[in-house]
Amino acid sequence: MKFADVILPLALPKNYTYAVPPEMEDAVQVGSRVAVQLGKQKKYTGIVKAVHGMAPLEYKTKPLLDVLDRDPVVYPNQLLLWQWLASYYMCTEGEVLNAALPAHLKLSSETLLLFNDAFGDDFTGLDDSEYLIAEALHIRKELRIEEVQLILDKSDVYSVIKKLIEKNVLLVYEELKEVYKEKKENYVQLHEHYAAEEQLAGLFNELGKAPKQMELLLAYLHLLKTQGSVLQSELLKKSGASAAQLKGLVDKNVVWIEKRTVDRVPGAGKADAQVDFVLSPAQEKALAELHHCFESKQVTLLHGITSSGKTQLYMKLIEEHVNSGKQVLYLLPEIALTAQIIRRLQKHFGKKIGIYHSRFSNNERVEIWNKVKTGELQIVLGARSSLLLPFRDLGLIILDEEHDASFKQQDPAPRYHARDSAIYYAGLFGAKVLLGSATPALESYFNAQQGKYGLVELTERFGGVAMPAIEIIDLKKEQAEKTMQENFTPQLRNAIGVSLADNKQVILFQNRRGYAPFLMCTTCGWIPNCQNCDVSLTYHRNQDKLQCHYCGTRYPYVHTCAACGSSNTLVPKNFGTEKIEDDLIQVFPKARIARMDMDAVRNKDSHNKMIQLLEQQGIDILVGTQMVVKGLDFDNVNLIGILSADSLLSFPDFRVNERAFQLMEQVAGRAGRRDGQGKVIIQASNTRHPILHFVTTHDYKGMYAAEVAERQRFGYPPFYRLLKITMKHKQQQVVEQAAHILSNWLRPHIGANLVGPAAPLVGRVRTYYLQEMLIKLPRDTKVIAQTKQLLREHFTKLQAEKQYRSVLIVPDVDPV
DNA sequence: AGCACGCCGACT
DNA sequence: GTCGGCGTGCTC
Repeated sequence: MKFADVILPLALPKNYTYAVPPEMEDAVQVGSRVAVQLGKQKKYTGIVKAVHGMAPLEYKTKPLLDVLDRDPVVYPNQLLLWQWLASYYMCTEGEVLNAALPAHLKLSSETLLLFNDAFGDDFTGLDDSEYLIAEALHIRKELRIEEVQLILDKSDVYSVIKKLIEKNVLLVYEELKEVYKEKKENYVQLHEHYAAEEQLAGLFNELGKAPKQMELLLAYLHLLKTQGSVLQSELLKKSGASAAQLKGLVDKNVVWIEKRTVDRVPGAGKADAQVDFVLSPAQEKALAELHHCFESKQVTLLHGITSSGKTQLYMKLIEEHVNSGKQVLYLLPEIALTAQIIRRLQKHFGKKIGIYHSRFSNNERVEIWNKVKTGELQIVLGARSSLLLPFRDLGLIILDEEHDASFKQQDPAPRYHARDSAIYYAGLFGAKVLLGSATPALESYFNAQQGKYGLVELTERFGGVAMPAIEIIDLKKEQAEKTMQENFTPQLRNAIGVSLADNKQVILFQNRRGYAPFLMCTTCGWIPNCQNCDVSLTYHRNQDKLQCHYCGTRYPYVHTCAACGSSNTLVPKNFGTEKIEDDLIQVFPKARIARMDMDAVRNKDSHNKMIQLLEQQGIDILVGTQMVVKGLDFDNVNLIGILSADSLLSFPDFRVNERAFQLMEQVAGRAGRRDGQGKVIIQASNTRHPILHFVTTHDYKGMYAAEVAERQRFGYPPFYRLLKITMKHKQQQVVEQAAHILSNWLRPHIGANLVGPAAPLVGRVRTYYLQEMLIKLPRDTKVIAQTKQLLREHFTKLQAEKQYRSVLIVPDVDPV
């Protein structure tokens, strides 16, 4: 008898073992998708992690219900990656599976309630709830649990269902169905009979009495000649005929409709790629250095200032690896995956390249998954999650903008960092990893300095464009002299005026969306807060609503102070992008102004449209949040304004300085990329902040040296690894106690490297009170693994105590 | 994550 | 007295 260890898509601490029925022994393989039953009725899709002959002793096994595919859906390397992710990032393999497998490959059963026709229609003897359901079922014949919950307006419906089963009113049925659907298109085909000239001529005669059908036929022949095949929808559109008229032709046996399966995602198969641009001497030199580094190092950091042409180097490397038959993964932060970069790569690699990010449909994801698995897609351009695709023969992973914090997944688990995970994953293939950035993460640059990574620097902008000139404006001084107009200093106003007069474009940056981050009562100082979270509400003037940026709840605007009762004393404080947009309209009434933030570009399409509009110079001034920083090249932008550097430099986080530098340097990089020198104006209250000095001189290394010294002094990364534990509970007292107890258990083992517990800055989110503690881990793999084991044990121990069982414990390894 | 079971308050 | 709320525990 064989047994299969199965990973289920749930947060279960371990894998479950199922018996393999003899008839499935041949089909079941490591990596196979299998259908199994869990508990009394639920069915899930799991992945086989191992097949063996050891019968479990402590429990009775259930059999596999089905092996779902002929070939495994994941490769052994995949399973190794999952295991590593689960262990390193302290989550379960099930959670990793959940994140990795496209939804449409992850079928789980849905409970369907069916009406028992044998019961008849005598509903006396049923109570109100039972009657409601019985009646609905009598009409609809089947209901889902969700619909029952809706009808009864409560979530606990199982008791009602149970009684209805007992009374023989309904039957339950667990449905497990494949959700992935192939895309079919209808093609119109002429019957072979009419292939010969004379038959066709005869047909024309016959159709003389049916002019619409004749038109259709002519349109068909035209499309056939010009395109080779005729799509039904296209034919109807072109001929202006109706489906009924086409059916007439089908009925006369003139044409027939062929349903063809089509690819949503085209793939090219293996063929050589050709990249046909010429590198500058500096780029050539860098490319040679990259090759040299890769001879001895698995990972190389490419530190190239903005506009130095890193993408062209990437393309050369991609070309090399593709031509040697390997696959390449090109990772970018989600919002940098714009049409601009996609077009640029597709121009050179065409259909060899697959795109993968969160906005793809579930069906498309399945197709990309399969094409990566077969190797038909040799290049994948994607966001973080494309690391979890089933590569067959990976040769290179490129991580562009490697410093970007969005490479780290926040919620839900697995809370993995794409950079560090990529390095592990590439190692399994013997593949290379190239990290690219104009402003590398301190950790990465440190690793390069230490010789752990190779380092290649590009210090020259492509085409000899000068770096933008940076000017720091003293906000305090201007405010004192009352020269400000709204949030603009005269220097910024003048510069915008000059750019506009020159027909140049301007980008203004403010890292806060909405109109005002909070409102305040001028009489008593009261600030409206969210009911579910301990944060002030942001005022959004476009909707005239107050919004919580933590849980998303919206509230109507308040006119009366809840503390002192005064009317109309609430005024907006501080400023966000909406306010800047408003002010710009006042100050530059003739300019075309647009705003780009999460509110303005809710969907992918509006984001792309705005970028296009900017490219086509349909926008003079763009106001935006971080979103404007990433992956955009606009030749005509020659002025960047940072409205308040202080808000970037005053976060209570040990990475503030690094972040602020990266952000400002990246924003600055958007200026003047082709002709002439661009200009950056930074408004700041504290003009003497050292980071502003480094930004002004574009001095990454200076910033690095200063920061690294600080990090060493205070025991932060890259000298120590961090592990953050967040605990959550609806009752403040309960979390506080639980956190206290846990920390007391841990302190004897961890000592001074355990910081906290304490409530975070925002102490309550979505009605849950929070407590955090931070563990500093020395850079010693063994100690790190031991500490994680220690934590796991103590988490279990804490959850064994009744009163703390409902406390949620969220470990976050290498938090950002 | 479901879903069953079991233990207490508010209704017929 | 029962219904039905939710806390608790288990699923190979």
